[in-house]
Amino acid sequence: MNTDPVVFAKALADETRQEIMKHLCCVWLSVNDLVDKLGGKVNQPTVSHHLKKLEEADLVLVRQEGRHRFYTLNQEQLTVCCGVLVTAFAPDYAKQVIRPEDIPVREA
Amino acid sequence: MNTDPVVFAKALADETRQEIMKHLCCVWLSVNDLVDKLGGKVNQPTVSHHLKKLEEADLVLVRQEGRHRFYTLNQEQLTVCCGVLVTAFAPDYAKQVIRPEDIPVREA
DNA sequence: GCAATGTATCGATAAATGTCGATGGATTGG
DNA sequence: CCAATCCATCGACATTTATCGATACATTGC
Repeated sequence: MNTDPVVFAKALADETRQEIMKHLCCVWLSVNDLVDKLGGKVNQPTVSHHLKKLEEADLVLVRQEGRHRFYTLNQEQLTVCCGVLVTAFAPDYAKQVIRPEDIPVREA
Repeated sequence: MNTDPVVFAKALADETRQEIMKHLCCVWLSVNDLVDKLGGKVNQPTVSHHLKKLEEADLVLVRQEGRHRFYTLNQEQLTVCCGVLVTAFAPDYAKQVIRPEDIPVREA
């Protein structure tokens, strides 16, 4: 589980890749499903390229099934990496973000 | 205040820029101070270039003072952007992270 | 087996980006 | 004023990266 902020940020630093992430949020999709969802914006080798980048950053989970290869977004990894970012670069806010049990009950 | 996840991620997607952010965390530094802190890794025009990128992403606060220009990291912006990321890409975890609008304003 | 399908990889290309030296504008100290 | 200082910008260059078509490698259905 790589949580290096540079690796994390580089994985997110592309519009097409973020679109792919959006489509992979909460569902498993095959590569061709993704190509279809992107509606001709890019084609299959490009999608595979982006999926590889996301996989290297542990931002997707992969499941092979026959000749299909299904991907889904790794929400936990993304959350952890954001926590690392805030801890590293926003120490004044970190306590309030990464400690759910410390969130005070809000008055009405 | 730009919180576009692509702009945010691109601003973070460079090792030198993250080093600069580290040095600007909780302290105001002039450009030449930063160049010194980076110990010859890069020189002044490059630092200015990175600061511009960070400024465009609202990740630094700027204060002009005579011929000096001081920068510091905008921790709140970084925290908000991380919140946007988690909300967009980790909805299953977002509830457990404090919402950006609930972040208390810091006392001076 | 064999054709078809799904996907990764390769090589090429173009676009984006990081870096530098040189320069110019603005401000200050003497 | 004038030289020095601080810093942004410019032009050039190198590196990285996104994209594509072609292809290769599995797997499956027939």
